[in-house]
Amino acid sequence: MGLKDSTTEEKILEAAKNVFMKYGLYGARMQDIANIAGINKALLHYYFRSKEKLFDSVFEKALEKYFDQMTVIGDKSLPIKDRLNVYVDNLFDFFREYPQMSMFIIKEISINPQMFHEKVAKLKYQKSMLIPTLQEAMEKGEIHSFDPEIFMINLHSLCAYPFLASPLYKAILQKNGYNWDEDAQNRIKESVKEFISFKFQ
Amino acid sequence: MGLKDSTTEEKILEAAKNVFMKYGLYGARMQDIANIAGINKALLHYYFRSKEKLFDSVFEKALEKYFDQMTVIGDKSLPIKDRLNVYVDNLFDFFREYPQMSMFIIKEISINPQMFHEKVAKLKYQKSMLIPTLQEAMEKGEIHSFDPEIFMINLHSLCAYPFLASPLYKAILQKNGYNWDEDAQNRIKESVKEFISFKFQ
DNA sequence: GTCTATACGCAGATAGAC
DNA sequence: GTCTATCTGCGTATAGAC
Repeated sequence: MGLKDSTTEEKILEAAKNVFMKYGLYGARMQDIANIAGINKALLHYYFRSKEKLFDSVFEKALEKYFDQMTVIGDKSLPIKDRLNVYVDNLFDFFREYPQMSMFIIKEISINPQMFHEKVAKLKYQKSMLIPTLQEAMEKGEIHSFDPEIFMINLHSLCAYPFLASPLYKAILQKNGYNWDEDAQNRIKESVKEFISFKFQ
Repeated sequence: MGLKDSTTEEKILEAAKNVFMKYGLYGARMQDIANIAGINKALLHYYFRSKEKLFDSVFEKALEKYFDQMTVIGDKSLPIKDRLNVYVDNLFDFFREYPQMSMFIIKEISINPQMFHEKVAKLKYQKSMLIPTLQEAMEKGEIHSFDPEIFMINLHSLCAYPFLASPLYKAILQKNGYNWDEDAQNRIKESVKEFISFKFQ
């Protein structure tokens, strides 16, 4: 991971990301983060003051990336189907780095919706125009008509869940002679694109 | 929920299920569980000895239900496509009661695979024959050929994720004039069955 | 900036009365 | 079986030397 050439702050953020992704906010231990970062526990507080603030830093950085890769949806120079395929590519790249991100967002909203909306508001946040974009294309008769909310839910399910469940699939796939590697992820990605084609046919 | 007519043990298990489902093992507080069950904290320990053991009781009960609803896959009196549709019905019923169950299984496997396999071994566990069943049907030419592992992952994604993300969808759907109610869940279920039809066409 | 040693509080667990 | 009061330990957070 090239941790050796990073600054202490970067090392901490990288270690914290991995520990939080594996154990969640409450399950994560500051001691583990310090060990993995190769520094002392007290230094975590020197840099980030508290566990919550450290989590927030990881979370906000991820949230920013998450919204960044979403902007392609609004790019009107491409046909809607192409935009969706690029969006899926982006989502897969994102989840490779932050496999548990959806759960963090979900928990955050579930436990403290106010806080979450404040964090989102801080970003140069461009609202995902997926649903209105689909509706518009349907009205123009460019695509076959279907329920855009359900489609959005299906699409997110297909992209997010395999990464959430990766510890499980690592085990299952290995028993069947496969690995949870980039190749497996790409085969899943192709199946998602196949699903998009099916809905757009 | 009819908590009033239940025994103390049932009240505890019901409360514990909800709190664990919302906050996870580490995020859950024994005090919260006691409050919701309408009893004292000490009584939790009287009945279940420790937090971990209480969690295990909830978890094992759920695991049993989870495997129960899976047996239909092996029921050779039905065509494979019908079996899958019943399986999806069962899965949706299960996730309505235990929306976060997949994450518990996943975390358990991720953190302590040994323990998980022991728990499964205790059940009158019938291995999901989904993949071999599909392979057999393909070899016989009953269904069109596709990758059964990827299909299984897609199917689980489509069923499990909407419940994991339900706090999120509650918020999103409400903004668009819908609710996260049984009707919404049924529309998602229909879309999953549509996906099955698509793969089996 | 980084460390060791230590304080502090919270949540799980226990003792013991009723 | 159920309660109140109390203990204990762990994990976050701080003080202070270097």
